[in-house]
This record gives sequence, C-alpha cells and structure tokens, in this order.
Amino acid sequence: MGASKTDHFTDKQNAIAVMAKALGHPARVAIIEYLLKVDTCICGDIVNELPLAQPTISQHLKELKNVGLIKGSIEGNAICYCVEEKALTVLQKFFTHVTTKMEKKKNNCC
Amino acid sequence: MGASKTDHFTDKQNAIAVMAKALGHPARVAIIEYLLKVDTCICGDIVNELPLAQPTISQHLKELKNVGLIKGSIEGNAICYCVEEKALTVLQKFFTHVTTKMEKKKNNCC
DNA sequence: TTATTATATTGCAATATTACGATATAGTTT
DNA sequence: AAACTATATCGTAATATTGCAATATAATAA
Repeated sequence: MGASKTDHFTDKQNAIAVMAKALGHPARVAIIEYLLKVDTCICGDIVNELPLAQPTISQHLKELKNVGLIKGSIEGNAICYCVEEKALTVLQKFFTHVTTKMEKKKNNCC
Repeated sequence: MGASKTDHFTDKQNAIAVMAKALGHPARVAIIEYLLKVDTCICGDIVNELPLAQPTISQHLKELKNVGLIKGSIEGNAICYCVEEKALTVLQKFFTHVTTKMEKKKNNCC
C-alpha cells in the first residue's frame, strides 16, 4: 500500500485532490504567489527568492507543471513560467461552491 | 531530508499549504463533500460511503481534524463530524484572491 | 570553439503518507 | 456484568515526497 486508490473516487474529486496536493507545500504556494506578484517570471528569479537549492525548485516547478497549475515557455536560454488560469479557476470555483453550501446549512449539527 | 522547511516560508503560506495538503487526497475531498451533502454527519456513514477500511477513514478524519478543516463532537457512542467553516473560508479567499490577481495581469508574459 | 549561464535530471538518504489487520477504548443495550 | 456498536490506535508493509550534490543539457556570449 502507500499509493492512494484513485480509481474509487470521481474524476472531479481526483482532479481537486491532485491540484490541492501540488499546493500542499509552502514552497509551491510561494511560487504561485511569486508568479502572480512579478511581471517577469523566469525560473532564476524564483531560485533567488526562495530558500531552496536550484534542483529542489526545479523539482517543485515540475510538479506544479505536471498538474497543470503553471506552464513554462522557453525564452532564450531561460524559461518563462506562468500560472495557468484555468486550473486555478477550477480550485477557486470548488472552494466557492463549498463555502456557499456551508452557508446554506448553517450548523444543522455540531 | 524529506521534511519540508516550513520555517523559511510565511505563516500564511504554511497555513494554505497545510490545508491544501490535507485536501490532497481524493478520500479527504470526498469526506468534505459528503459532510456538506448530508445532514447527519456520523463517521459510520462515511465508512459505508467510501471504498476504504474503517481504520483508514479514521486516519483521514484525524488528518482533516488536525489541520482544522473539520471538527468532531461526541454524540452518544458515535461521533458527529462537521466541516469547519472558518478554515474552508480561508482557502476560498486565497483562491479568489489568486484568480482576481490573474485577471488583472491578463498574460503579461507567456 | 570554449566559456558562461540557465535549467533539468540523476541518484540517494531522510522522512512522510497510505492502507489495513489486529486490537484497544468507550459508550449502549440487554 | 456481558454483549454489542462505534471509533481510535498500533504496528507494519508498500510507496511517495523532500532536499540536494553532482552532473547533464541547451542556449548564449566571448
């Protein structure tokens, strides 16, 4: 065991989980925030900004890219990383849906 | 290594990451959705609903509780679990903030 | 071509997560 | 009290994550 049984859950649940998991590390939250803060979004900048070694950051960027939260395009010999609007909007909608549902319930129990 | 260097990030980044991580498993997303769907929110129901053994679900509930996404109160010999509004609202606000920032940028690069 | 710069990949050690059988705990019913 | 029900904890195997030094790759500059 150790691997999660993704087949038993809905596609949406898996999609949310995969993206949430990618944001389940402060460095990756920091990367997203940094990409939104600056206009130039080159990987090198992130290495200077975060207290982690270059290979580690490269790895975190790869994970964010794998789940579709960011995209990268080659820009000379550097790489321009940007947030992927669509993916982040999916998360935003999910949590807005959740909070809306909560308000409707207003503590039926507990 | 293997543990993340949480000291090097802001409290907010760590808070978001910890909650996102907790939702980084489809079973835990399913639990939150189930708690919002039903009125009775007893753990036993969740065991019947999800394709996981009782100890595994107990463990997932514990994790959600540890990061403050749900709360549980004793109800006879069962336990009533409910979503914790405050925590989920923090996530909702974070992602709304992120999407709002994205719209303002409108692809300056990439 | 040889350096230099920017990023990725490999390999590996330390640690964390996931899953569940077995068992413990605690309240409820008989 | 004894049996039952509901949930938690323990122990442990399988797997995943985190972090980084060393190294590879690829574009640019000299």
